[in-house]
Amino acid sequence: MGATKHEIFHDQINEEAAIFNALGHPARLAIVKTLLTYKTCVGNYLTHEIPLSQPTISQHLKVLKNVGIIQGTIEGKSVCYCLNHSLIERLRVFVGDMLIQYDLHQTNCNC
Amino acid sequence: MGATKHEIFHDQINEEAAIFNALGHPARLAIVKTLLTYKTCVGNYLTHEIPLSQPTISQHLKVLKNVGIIQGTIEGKSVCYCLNHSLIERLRVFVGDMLIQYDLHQTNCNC
DNA sequence: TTGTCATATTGTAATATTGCAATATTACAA
DNA sequence: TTGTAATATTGCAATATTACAATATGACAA
Repeated sequence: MGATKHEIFHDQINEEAAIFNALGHPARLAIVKTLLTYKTCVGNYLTHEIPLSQPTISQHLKVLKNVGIIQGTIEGKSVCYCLNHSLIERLRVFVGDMLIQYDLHQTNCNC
Repeated sequence: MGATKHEIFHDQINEEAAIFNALGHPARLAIVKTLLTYKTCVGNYLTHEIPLSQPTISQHLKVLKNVGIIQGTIEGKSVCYCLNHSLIERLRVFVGDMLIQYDLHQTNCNC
């Protein structure tokens, strides 16, 4: 006990949950929103934009990278981050399917 | 240190992160998917469908309820759960906005 | 080289999460 | 009433997460 029992769930649901989980921290969501606004962004900008220490920001960037939401390119002394196209596409499809499925039974929900 | 510093973020981003966070566990995502498939669902069904103990399922249902993703209606000895319309709508808007903003700068990303 | 800037890593303390056994609680049926 | 079924709550152990100081690494500039 204590840790999530990933082994009892399908790989797909574990992966989807990991994506939502990565977006489920305000600092990481702030990073994603910054990348949505500015398209690309160097790590140091985030360190000055978000009032958390540099190691903490670095750690959050790692989480986002690990699930594939962002990618980083080394540019001299800096790392330039941007959103990962295929991951965004996957989120689009997942939420899209979810909403279609939801709409299908909106006529007679009795809760 | 140790706990998330919610106070340094806007309420909105904290709330959105809380929603993603609630979806960020395979058991909770499985519950949401079950509700998408069957529209409504009694708690006991989930307890037999997902191989986790009854208290654990109950706790996950509480997390989903707290952020407003699901709602439960008492029906005799059971509780009938369904997805919360306004929350789903909020997720639709958020992801929609996100994707629109993302599409706007897809022509010249150089990462 | 040496210094400095941007980033990553490591170690660690504080806190949160996950999961379950045991135990309520509540509603109904016999 | 008594029993039982469905759910919630409590307490606790195991584990994960968050944040940061200290330190390492790598790139560039003087």
